[in-house]
Amino acid sequence: MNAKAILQEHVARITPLSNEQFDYFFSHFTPQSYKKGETIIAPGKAVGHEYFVLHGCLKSFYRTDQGKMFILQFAMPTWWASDYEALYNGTRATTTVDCVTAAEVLRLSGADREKLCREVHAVESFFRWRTNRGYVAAQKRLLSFMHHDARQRYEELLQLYPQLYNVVPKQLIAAYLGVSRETLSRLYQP
Amino acid sequence: MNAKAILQEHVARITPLSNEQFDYFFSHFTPQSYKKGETIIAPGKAVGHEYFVLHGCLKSFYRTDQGKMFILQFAMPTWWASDYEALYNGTRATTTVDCVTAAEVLRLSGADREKLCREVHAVESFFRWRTNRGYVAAQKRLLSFMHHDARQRYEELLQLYPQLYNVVPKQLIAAYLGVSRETLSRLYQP
DNA sequence: GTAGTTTTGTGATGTAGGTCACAATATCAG
DNA sequence: CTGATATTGTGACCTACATCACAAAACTAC
Repeated sequence: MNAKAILQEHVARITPLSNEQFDYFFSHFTPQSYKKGETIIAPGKAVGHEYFVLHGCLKSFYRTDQGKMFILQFAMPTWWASDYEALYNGTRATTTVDCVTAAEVLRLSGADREKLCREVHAVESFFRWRTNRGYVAAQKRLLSFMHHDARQRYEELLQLYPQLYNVVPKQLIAAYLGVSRETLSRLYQP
Repeated sequence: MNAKAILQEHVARITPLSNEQFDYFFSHFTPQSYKKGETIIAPGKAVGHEYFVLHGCLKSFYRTDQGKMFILQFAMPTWWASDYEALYNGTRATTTVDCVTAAEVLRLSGADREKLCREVHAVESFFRWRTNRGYVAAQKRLLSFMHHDARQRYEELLQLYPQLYNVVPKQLIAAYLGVSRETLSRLYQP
């Protein structure tokens, strides 16, 4: 399935767009390819775009001064990623987005997203829905952090991203769970 | 300042609505008063509305089987609260929303919100913006949970809700921070 | 006011998970 | 295939925070 069809199916699941509307919508996206390990958004830099994943896997994360990494999200195909705080507020990135595996994405600029939202009501509706899902997911994860221990969060992660287990280094799983890699290593066989 | 003026100022800060548009928007809200401790949304029940706080303070929280409480949000004046997962998906509430203090709110039904979003493009734009802020805030709190200890989170909370300290029992502060009340008590004077 | 309930402080003790160190594997480039 | 690099497993020890228990305040309702 090609890029256009993947995006179209993703959008149509939420908001019906006419073919003309979708063509117009799609014309604002730019395809990009990245190699494994490439950085798409770097902390301290301006953030102009968000990214819709077609193939591969991205991660967005925060790195502390001591070099510790905390993963906010893995972005699998049909997921979106960016530093949304920076993108919306026009501030510099505080997080990094890079490639866990080689990836193909569609890039949309923040300015074009706002323009599309203004011009096409259904597009704004789509983005409202999408952000909403993200909000609810973030709250659930927050709750999980508050009342589940590392092992429970690990099991939730496998539910949420079943494909992930074989694809990404365990270090990254640990960074998503918010535990040390040593602790994660001890979780799966006592 | 009356209810209408408070809401109007809040909305105008994000999205300019004409007076006619705002009157129409406002006509879908119902004022409600609650006493301290009253429950607005209860787990297991259907959720039909969201709530805009005019005066007082609400909290939304999750309670575990063991009776532990974890606070997702304190809702101060001009904040919104509901069980958004339930409201959007039409499922039963998994969280509780109740009153930390006596409160006055404006109530909007989920159905009316969707109707307004369909009818008035600027309203949809407002709600997209609002959810976005919530999403970014939830991600920041998530990060804070991952790499800050209890004392640091406590200091962040005082930044975010300076008024809160004198208004709500410390137990609730602890439930927001995700620590036991004993630990919180030991934090502020080592 | 006084009695009852709720909220807070403080000590003693237990535990999940962090940190450091080093060995055992994978993975990758040439 | 071979050395170099990155990733994992495992032990020893440490620390932040939970839990339990009980005392001291602080609100509430008569």
